[in-house]
Amino acid sequence: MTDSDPRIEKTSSIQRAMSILSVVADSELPLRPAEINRTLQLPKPTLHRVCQKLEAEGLLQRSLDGKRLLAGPRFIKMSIGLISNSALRTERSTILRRLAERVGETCNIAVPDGDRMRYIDRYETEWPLRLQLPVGSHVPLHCTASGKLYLSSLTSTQRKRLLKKLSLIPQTKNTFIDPELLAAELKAIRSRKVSVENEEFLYDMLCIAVAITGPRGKLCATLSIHAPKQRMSFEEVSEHIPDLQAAAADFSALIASSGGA
Amino acid sequence: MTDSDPRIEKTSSIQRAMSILSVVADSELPLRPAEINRTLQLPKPTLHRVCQKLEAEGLLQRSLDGKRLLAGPRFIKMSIGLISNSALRTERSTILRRLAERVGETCNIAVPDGDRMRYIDRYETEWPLRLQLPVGSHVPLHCTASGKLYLSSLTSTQRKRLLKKLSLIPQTKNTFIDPELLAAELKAIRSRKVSVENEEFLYDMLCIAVAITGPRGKLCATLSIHAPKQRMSFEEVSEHIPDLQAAAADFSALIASSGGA
DNA sequence: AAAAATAGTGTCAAAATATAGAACGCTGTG
DNA sequence: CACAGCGTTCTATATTTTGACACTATTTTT
Repeated sequence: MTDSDPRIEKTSSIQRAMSILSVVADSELPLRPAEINRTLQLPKPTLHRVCQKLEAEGLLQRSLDGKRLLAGPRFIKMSIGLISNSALRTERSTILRRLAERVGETCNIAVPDGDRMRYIDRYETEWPLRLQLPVGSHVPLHCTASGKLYLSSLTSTQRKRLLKKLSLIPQTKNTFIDPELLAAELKAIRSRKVSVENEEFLYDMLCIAVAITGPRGKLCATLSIHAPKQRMSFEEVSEHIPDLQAAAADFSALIASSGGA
Repeated sequence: MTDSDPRIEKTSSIQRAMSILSVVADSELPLRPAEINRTLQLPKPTLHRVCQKLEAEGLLQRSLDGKRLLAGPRFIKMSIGLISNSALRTERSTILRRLAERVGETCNIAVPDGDRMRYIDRYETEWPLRLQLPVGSHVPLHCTASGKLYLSSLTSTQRKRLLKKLSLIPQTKNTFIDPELLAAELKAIRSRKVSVENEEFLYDMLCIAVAITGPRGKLCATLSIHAPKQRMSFEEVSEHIPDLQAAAADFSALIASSGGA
């Protein structure tokens, strides 16, 4: 949050709008206009005027009590689009490809998107038997390595509330459908920092996932290896955990260097 | 007085800046300014000026050849921050969506805004016949389930003062235009905790609403189901009251735990 | 390689919008 | 119940934004 721009403090409406959006994006909680202004120190009427404009544009929206502001649908849409397509993309693909080649199986990057995970990038192996999940598709949280990893990264309040809303639909015999067992699994994932999926989403499919972290060490994406059970045993997949973690660290560094710090 | 928002897209510099950012975020490849303008159709000097500003702000950056534009560090940073903090933001839409899916009809959240109610969020069903009330639009207090619920939640002094200002314009044959009948209706709503609207605002439209409460149990928003009479009878809608109340309780918990959502 | 088409830059005066001071009313809090 | 902080409204000022026009540079076509 070192926004010490020694540049000319030229007053531009775009600049003001952007600084407000930045503050909102950086906050974990919805903010009152006055709270936003704590760091910006704009004149009160100015602040409110700009916020109203942003709200009218769908970039911000009001919280339920009508008093706080949070990111609006358009802002969220832009962000997801950006993460999927951004300049990080080429470097990301390189890291991803190297990992996939070393491991010999399909590797994926996914981001949380509402109450599901969304695949934003993938490198596929040449094996004839592959996963049929195109980039852009969504998978549930409760029965995938990535989704469980995301759930395990939340605060306990957030997790409880989100879990309450999820329907734990059984996809296979191994799917966690008992909330308590799932909670225990998430706890284990949290302490182990590695998420494992053992035919919980699709039969014959194994998956392990680790976190790609952004500012403050928060999970902002997941990196995972998928493999059919016929080709790789559980132990064989597990041998690649260090590779996976190394690649995830590379991604985290990439994010930090391109603006995520 | 259905604030039908007849205003056309006003030219605002913020809006222009945002549409440029949207185009860049949606593109997989860096774009030339002229390519951005293909969809936006702005005057040339304007386009370049805004792009320069965005570049100076770190929201866009030039590609290596200096000719194309791509997302800048600050834009990326904002997006990553947003994804990392997305947990709360998505809970609200998740709860709303699940309710709407279970009920099978459009569900809305509205907040009191002066002498009207204002829709701040909605999840629409896929039915061809829908309510044409966009998010952000206003509806009167005296002839809508949400509005009556709000009125019923006020102290008698507040209510009297507000009612005096309202003109009880008849929208349909069922609209309460007699102050005494309305007062009785409000009393009934207060004791029942559920507000019902039976073609009082629009013909063929049914609606039920319950309260989302903030600190000290005060109403701070309403949650409602809207349905055309042709699709759902009064009894069928009423069957969903428990679902509605459960979801409203979730929202209230969300407010309590997160400072607003 | 030359010509034609398209893209980008600079200037400028008019228009419109943003600006921020002061004062006011509301709300929630102690 | 009074106080402090927040949000709102009003207004005069001036600053930024705007886009036509003309010109240069670059890319594409022939």
